[in-house]
Amino acid sequence: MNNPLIRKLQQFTKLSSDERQVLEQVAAEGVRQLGTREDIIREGDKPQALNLILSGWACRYKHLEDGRRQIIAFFLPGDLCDNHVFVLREMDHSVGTLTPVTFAQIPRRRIDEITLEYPRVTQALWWESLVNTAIQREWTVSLGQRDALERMAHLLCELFLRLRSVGLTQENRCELPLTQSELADAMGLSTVHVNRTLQELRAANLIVLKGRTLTIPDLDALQSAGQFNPNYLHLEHEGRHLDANE
Amino acid sequence: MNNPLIRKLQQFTKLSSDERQVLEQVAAEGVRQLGTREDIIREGDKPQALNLILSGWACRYKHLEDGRRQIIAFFLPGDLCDNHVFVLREMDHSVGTLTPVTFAQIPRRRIDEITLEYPRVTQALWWESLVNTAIQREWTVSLGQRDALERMAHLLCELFLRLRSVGLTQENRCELPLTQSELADAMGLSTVHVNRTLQELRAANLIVLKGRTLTIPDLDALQSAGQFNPNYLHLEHEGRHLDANE
DNA sequence: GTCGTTGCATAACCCATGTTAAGGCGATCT
DNA sequence: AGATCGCCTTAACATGGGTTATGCAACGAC
Repeated sequence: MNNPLIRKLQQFTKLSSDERQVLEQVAAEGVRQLGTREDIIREGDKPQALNLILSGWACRYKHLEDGRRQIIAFFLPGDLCDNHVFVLREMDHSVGTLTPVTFAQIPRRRIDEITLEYPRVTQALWWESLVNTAIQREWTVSLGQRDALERMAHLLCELFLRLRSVGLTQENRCELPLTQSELADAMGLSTVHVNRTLQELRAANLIVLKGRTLTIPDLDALQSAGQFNPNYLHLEHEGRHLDANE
Repeated sequence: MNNPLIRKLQQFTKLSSDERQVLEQVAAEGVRQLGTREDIIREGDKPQALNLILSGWACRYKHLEDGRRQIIAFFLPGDLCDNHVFVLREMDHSVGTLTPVTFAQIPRRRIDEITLEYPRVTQALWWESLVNTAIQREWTVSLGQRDALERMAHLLCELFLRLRSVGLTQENRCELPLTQSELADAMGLSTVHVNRTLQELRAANLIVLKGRTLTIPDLDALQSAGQFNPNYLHLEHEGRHLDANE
């Protein structure tokens, strides 16, 4: 079973094979691919479909008039970009890729069908979308109150746990295909300061970051450096976590 | 008609008298009152009901271990605190009052009934909750990219337009019952710097702030000082705005 | 190969914002 | 009337993080 959405939703509730099948099907239709740094959808567009990330990393972002950019959220495999956005007339932000990305465009009609026929799936999709808004709230806390080191540590913990919940970690390692300048845009810091901060985390042995691989030698230590409390991720089934290769 | 929720939802869609009536009814049951600086719901609680603010101001907030506090969102009359939170096991943040507040506790069962019987109301509640998450995203942009002056100007524009959409403005004036320290907790600034920033806005004739009354002599000017673009509020019916006394 | 490009690292300097501290003023209590 | 309290204001000083600039390594194009 390789569908990261199913894997993630099962953190919240058990799904029957019927339910899993409808999700598999949905993820197999309307599959698209994009390269690095392309837009999936742009500010001003009228959203007609729901996008499900199947592989690769993307982000929600917004530009200010003078060129400053804020990355508002990261999308990992299994993430849905904006459940039910079609209620709104037009996009108030853009979604772009950070790596090559495979995603499924799920038409509105399919969502409506699922809502009618599969209440438990509907509930699980609700959960996924509420968790995403909880993540957004936590970013508000980070940007408002945490200093650069805490902010960075916090983000890395979040990304690691989110990847783990879709089986994309190996022991204490995961991919981190972000440039320092993308990290900067997400954390409201300059690239120079992101660099300083990463050095500091390395010097404290809180992370090992080489190329695109992040290793977290002591997750508890990193969590406390970032004042990280995982409760906002609402991963209700704690316990054992499966690595990618299990 | 004094129900601010109905007033707000009608920005999005017309409601029939049946639909308005069910909302009136919902807002009349389970009404509670609290004074200033009391909690409506606390981090760790299991939410059993949806809270609808009828009058007064409240906020979502979170404390860090060392006492720092971030205000994550402001709630104004007509706002619902977390649509469908009951999908989640427990609250990951608290909601507290900033002024005396009247609110209605809407039990989960009532929501389910409405969802079944009134699709247009359901749609409108969807809209309200999507707008709230759009506001949260915009706060991420403010905290990440805007400097103190822009941030402040932006927030004041947002609050003014949100109040106007529920009829709580008079011409270019509205109430602003926040202390500078509450503003500071919301904007990720120190109280001293909030004070400096307000002085600067006053000196530029962008705002008049006396007591709890905010006057905005030139909304366009304030908007451009804050790089404020109202699109994220998704107020689809532009045009004429009714003041409180009309 | 070598030329551009992209990302990482580091240094010197600077400024927006934080910190600490003190005083003022209006509301409320006694 | 005096005392207390919450909130606003201002000043002096400190600092986290921004800016600008430069070098260097990896990589792809041709």
